[in-house]
Amino acid sequence: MGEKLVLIDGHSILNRAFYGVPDLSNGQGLHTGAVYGFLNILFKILEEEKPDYLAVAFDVHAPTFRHEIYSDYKGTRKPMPEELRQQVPLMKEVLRAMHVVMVEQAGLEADDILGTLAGKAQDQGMEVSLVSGDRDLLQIATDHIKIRIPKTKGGRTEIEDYYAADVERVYQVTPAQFIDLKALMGDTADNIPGVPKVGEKTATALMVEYGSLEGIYQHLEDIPKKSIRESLRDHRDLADLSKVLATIKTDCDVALDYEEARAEGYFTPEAYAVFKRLEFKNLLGRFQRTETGETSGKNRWERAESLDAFRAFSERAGETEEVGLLLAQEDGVLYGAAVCARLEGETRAVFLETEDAGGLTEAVRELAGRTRVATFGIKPQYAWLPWERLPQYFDVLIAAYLLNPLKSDYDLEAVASEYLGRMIPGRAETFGKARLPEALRESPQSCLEYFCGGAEVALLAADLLRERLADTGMERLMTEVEMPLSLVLYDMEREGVRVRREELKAYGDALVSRIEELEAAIHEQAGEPFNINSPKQLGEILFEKMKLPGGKKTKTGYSTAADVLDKLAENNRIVRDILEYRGLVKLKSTYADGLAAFIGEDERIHTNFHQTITATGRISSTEPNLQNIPMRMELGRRIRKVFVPEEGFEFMDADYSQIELRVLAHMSGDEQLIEAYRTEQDIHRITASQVFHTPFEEVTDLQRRNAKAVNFGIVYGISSFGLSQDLSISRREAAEYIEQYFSTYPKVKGFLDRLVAEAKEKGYAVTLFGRRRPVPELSSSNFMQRSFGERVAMNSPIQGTAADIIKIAMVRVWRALKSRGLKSRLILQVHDELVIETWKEEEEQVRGILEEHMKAAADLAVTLEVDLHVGANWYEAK
DNA sequence: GTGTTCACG
DNA sequence: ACGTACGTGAACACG
Repeated sequence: MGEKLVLIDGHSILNRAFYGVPDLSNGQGLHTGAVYGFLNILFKILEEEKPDYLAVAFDVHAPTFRHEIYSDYKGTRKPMPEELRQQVPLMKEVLRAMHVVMVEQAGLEADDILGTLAGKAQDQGMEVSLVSGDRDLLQIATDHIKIRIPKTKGGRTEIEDYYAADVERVYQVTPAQFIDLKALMGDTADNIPGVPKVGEKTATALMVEYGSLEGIYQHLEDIPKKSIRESLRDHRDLADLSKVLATIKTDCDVALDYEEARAEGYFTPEAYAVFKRLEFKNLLGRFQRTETGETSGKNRWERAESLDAFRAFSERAGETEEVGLLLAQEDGVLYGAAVCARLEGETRAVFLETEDAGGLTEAVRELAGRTRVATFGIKPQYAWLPWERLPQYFDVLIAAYLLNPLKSDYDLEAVASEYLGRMIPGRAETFGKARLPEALRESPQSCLEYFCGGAEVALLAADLLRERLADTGMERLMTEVEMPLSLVLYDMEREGVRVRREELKAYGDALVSRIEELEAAIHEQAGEPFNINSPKQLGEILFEKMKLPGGKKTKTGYSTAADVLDKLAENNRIVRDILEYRGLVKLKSTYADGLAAFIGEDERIHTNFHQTITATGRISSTEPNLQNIPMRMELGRRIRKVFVPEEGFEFMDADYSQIELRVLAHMSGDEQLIEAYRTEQDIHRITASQVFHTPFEEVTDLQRRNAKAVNFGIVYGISSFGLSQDLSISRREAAEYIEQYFSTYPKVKGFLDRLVAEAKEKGYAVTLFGRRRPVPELSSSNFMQRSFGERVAMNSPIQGTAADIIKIAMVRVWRALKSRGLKSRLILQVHDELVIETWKEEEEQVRGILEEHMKAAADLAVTLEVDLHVGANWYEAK
């Protein structure tokens, strides 16, 4: 076989990389993600192909819209994002430093350069691999020119390879015919107009039938479909022009200096310096390995060949101050563990993969018993960790979340990048969609690097994060609230909640007949069958066919949301039916069927509680979400009857009474509001009485409802628009209510103003316990964005403080249950509510624990009141 | 994947 | 003039 040449379509691959990898940036805020992604693809290709020569082609002007001079057609490609634009010169700098040959020539498209170089190389007997994200290149595939298209699927880079035969197999046309195909169907991104009405399907059929554009026009009259035939006839000029545009040139005046293009010697000192500046720290390892052939970098990560070897390392590690630990676990099964420690002036890590989970658990427990442990995502790892060592644990995931809850879903690589400036292969990159056992089998080396790297990142980031937490006043929040809470949540998930499968099934079945009845009635009234679940179709039926007043609301069409339909319900039976139908379908699909899918063999549902998701500090729940089980409507509420305690137990449900308003009373220091809570009467009625200057006993239902809405509005970050929307009143009236509210509780107004002002000044909102939420919207020049920022600045401290309080209560309640050795267990949290599956004989003790710890979780100017109920199911306990 | 709708606090 | 109440997650339709 001849020599091998790799050609790379520079802009195309950089573009792919930009959209394929997370937006990384170095310490100076320089965006580097696309460059990093490009290099990863490059190295992957080099390792796979081991070519003799390499060159990268660029268009001269970046970004060049291909065929821009014809852009009066339909070319509507989005402009290049600034973050990507900045990386083009950076990319070239990196390649120059690596002594990679770049080919660019004024007046030539990168495609044409690539086509020409590939053709010439083939003529000289070489094998060519052409790497591009652009399928246009497929037209130059031959038996010796392979087109390689990298795809990032699930974070993993996979490369599709096309020789000429592959093009035929996939597209049913030869590479040469591919040009005609493209000319027919056009390509918006490339400003190739194509023939109107001809899309991929039609174009392929035509090409298969007639073989070429020429052939199609020779047999124009044979084409059966009239519209296609006429469009082809009318747009011959477009077709011909498109063909010219779609054709990649292979005869340009450009040549490659093969001596310069030799695929070797990339790891130059200059490149080292650039990589360092860009903080591509894990790529630096390649330099040492490749250039010096020495053991370094990753060789500090080793596979432990036996449990004994792992033990031996752990023993030494256990003598240091802190270790990084990352358990390789999935779905409650332990497959291995990585330990990282500072030894002899460097960080070293070992990874053990084993089937002896018991032995490994013992070794891990031993290690955890001896020193502090930093890890990432500790919650699922508690299954193998000694709980009593909790104070020695530090979860960098939780710390990173506290430091910036907006980037909620942190992963290991994001933490590595942000806090250590280190690029590591991510979870998705390492495992793809594979389950852990498969990944361990199929790419053992990547797994070793992932887990050792993870343990190392945890260890190294922990110090930095601790420091940041101390600087930001969140140390206690971390050690006294969030870390203990992670164990509580683990335990709650493990316990789960019992659900009666048959009853749930019966509930769902009972809905079906009514749903079918309504469906038939709705179709009957509409005069035609349609998909009631499709807002699009429903909107057309209601507002076009039936001409109901409503008008547009959403960006995609008519709004059919409940508040819109409510207004029409009175006069239209179909609307009433639709609303009822919607409600029932929701109950059936989300709750009846949805929950059933999560009932385990133990008859229980084990939800996932997430601690690092919300912007305000609340917990969230998924798979399934047990924090939004119906409550407000009776029919839905009945679902709660299927949530039951185990035999001998009962449910005890404790919820805070208006915790957010009490937090507001405390934080604002408003005497009127505080006094209102001292009387322990209906707060909305008191508010109505004071705001509307009406004796308490004479407050009307309407007044109370309005006052309640205002109270909610205050907590949400009041706006006259929002309130008017909620109460269906004019904005003017809403503004009056607000004004009256503020004159009744003057300090509340001052407090909210202060929250906004402080958030503007500091850039973040803060709770009573020091939890922060950045509010970047406050500095927006956009009115909408800024207003949103102001509401967030008002709401976050209130919602967040309430979240802090219940978290504190959870930790204390859980500890009390455990320390007293009770069988009763905390199983659910719904923002202001805790559910304890209570051993009946422990009822009074549990009641005492809940009342004591929930009320005492925070010392506010008003008391924290708790409503407590006991029942044989969740319905009864609420 | 995005948008709409709706369940909860 | 702008045009939304705060915080979530799941199901479904549709491109």
